[in-house]
Amino acid sequence: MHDKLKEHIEKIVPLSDDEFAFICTHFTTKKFKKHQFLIQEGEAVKYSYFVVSGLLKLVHTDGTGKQHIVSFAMEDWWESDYYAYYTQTKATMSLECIEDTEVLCISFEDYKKLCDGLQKIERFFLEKSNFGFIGSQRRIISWLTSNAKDRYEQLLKQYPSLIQRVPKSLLAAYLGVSRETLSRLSP
Amino acid sequence: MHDKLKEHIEKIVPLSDDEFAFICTHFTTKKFKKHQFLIQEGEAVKYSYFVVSGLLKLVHTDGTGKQHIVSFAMEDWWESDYYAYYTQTKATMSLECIEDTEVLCISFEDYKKLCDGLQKIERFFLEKSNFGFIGSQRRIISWLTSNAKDRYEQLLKQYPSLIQRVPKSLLAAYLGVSRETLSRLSP
DNA sequence: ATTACAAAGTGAGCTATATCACACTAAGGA
DNA sequence: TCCTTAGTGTGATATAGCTCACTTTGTAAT
Repeated sequence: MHDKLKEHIEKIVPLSDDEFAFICTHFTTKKFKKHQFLIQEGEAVKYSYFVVSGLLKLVHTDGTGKQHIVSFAMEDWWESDYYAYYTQTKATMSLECIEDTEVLCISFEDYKKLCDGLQKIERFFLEKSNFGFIGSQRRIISWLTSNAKDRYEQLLKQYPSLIQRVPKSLLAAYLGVSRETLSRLSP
Repeated sequence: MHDKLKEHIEKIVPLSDDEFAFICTHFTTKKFKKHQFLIQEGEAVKYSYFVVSGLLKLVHTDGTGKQHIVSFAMEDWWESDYYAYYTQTKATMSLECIEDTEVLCISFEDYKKLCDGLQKIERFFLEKSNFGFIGSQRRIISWLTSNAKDRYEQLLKQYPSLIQRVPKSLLAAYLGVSRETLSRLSP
């Protein structure tokens, strides 16, 4: 199970066996069933999660109770309510399983210890964060420049597997469109 | 001029005089007039910029020639076309002065050398990147949950100084609303 | 088989926002 | 001083997308 993590990190920084063993001591393994919550709005955010298998949705619920999908997280993705995680405050988003999911968990304490203990991993996290930021910026540009149909097509092109795995109503909640409108876009 | 940078970094990591001197060797100073370009779409992105004074806009131009503001950058902000910078490819956005602006410039080469030579600064960049990511995610949530008027009010609340400094047509291009619609929202 | 529920499609009417056209004001340059 | 231009406001009309209500389909459980 940790093998996936090793492979994932080594795409960015090479690791000796000792280094990887050290990294592993900071993570714990958990399994969740579809519909279970890893993070609930209003509660403390203990962990950042590395998805080994399965699929998650990061959800923000607005004043009227409507759910908006801030992000999906599939295999090899890192996910959490990062504001709450880094500042150790209460979650403003929930993280919920769309499929049965296996994750590796790292607490904020362990994250800091890990960065202090192994510079390479800090480099790794920096690179992840940089490209995470770029990804979000891309999504903003997609919003600024495109209508619902084009954004839908961009999403399908970027993550073709997603449409097999999640109902369209969730894609709509990610795209910021009503499910009815999305349903009318397809042709 | 570098003092601003020192103050800025020390909000996150403390620095000895030697360390700061080392950091400074990686930056160069530049001044630009209103309307000048720091980055032009289609050209190479040499630098990441730290804004000492002034105001910039990061702009993406769509297929129809319409300009969309991906981000503003004011004092103490870092800005660049980061995808092009990190991957050393051509810019897909331009960076242009809204006011006369002084910046500190760091090339990608120097950025890497600096991170290799001083672990502290890598920690600093990691923290900046993390919160940059969180900021973008916030903007996405704002899009998903709010209409034009609410997004405008959120923007004014978050950056009250902005409305004094930039024409409303630019705020509209940032919010993803037509300037006419923005003009009708105010009361 | 039968029921129950989640997902998807569709029609009708409504609303927020876009677009186009024009008018007004303020500021800077000739 | 006059002229030009950037910024802003506003009316009229068009449209993308929303909402509500209903139907259809697929799928899992009894």
